[in-house]
Amino acid sequence: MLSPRIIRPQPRHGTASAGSSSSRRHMVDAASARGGVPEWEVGLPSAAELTPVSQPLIPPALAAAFGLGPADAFPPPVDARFLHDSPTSHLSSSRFDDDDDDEEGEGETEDAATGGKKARMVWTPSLHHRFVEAVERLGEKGAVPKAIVRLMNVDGLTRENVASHLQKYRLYLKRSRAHGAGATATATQPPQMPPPSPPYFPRFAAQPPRDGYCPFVSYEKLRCD
DNA sequence: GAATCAATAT
DNA sequence: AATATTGATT
Repeated sequence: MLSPRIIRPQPRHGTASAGSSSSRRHMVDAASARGGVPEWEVGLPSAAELTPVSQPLIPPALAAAFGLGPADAFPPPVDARFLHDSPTSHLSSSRFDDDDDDEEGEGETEDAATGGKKARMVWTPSLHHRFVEAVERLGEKGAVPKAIVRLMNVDGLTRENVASHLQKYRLYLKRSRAHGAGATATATQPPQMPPPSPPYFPRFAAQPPRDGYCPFVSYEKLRCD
């Protein structure tokens, strides 16, 4: 229960806990400086804010219950906390940094004390990348939240987190497909010209990775260079 | 009861 | 817009 934000086992560096609470604007620099970059993360685009997911906690017990083990799993186990990306420029003040609004007043456990607020999940490109790989790996049928969470194997990631993201992701896929990638579906095109070419989405069958291999990054904004 | 999905709320 | 929460369904 204790151990607010960072409980990561034994990172190679000690990316430190980047004071997700009190540190307001220098946390970016700190994290950036450390550069604790997981292998599968190298070569990421230079966009996105560095906003580690500061989930209150997901006890190892729970994780274990879910089967989060060394058994299967993607690359290295990940701590969502520092799934950062390159700060586009400099601090962009994430959210959980300070005077957000704290109206509790009693149930506050250690998290609050340390500054652990409700912390919304932030799908950094890295995380999203993992997500996509998991989804593609599982296939259209198997890509359900529970399985995805399992495969992704990131520390504080919950099934709900994934479910929500997955919903969005599916909408995106559908929309992309509807725009002329589907091949045989140019029928139901209402009015309107569909100029916004969808950023190209790999369908559930894994596309031949091109050079830089950048499946894509975010729904609308971020993208790889 | 748990998990998924769609709808809805923040 | 992005993520969370809820509700109906399986």
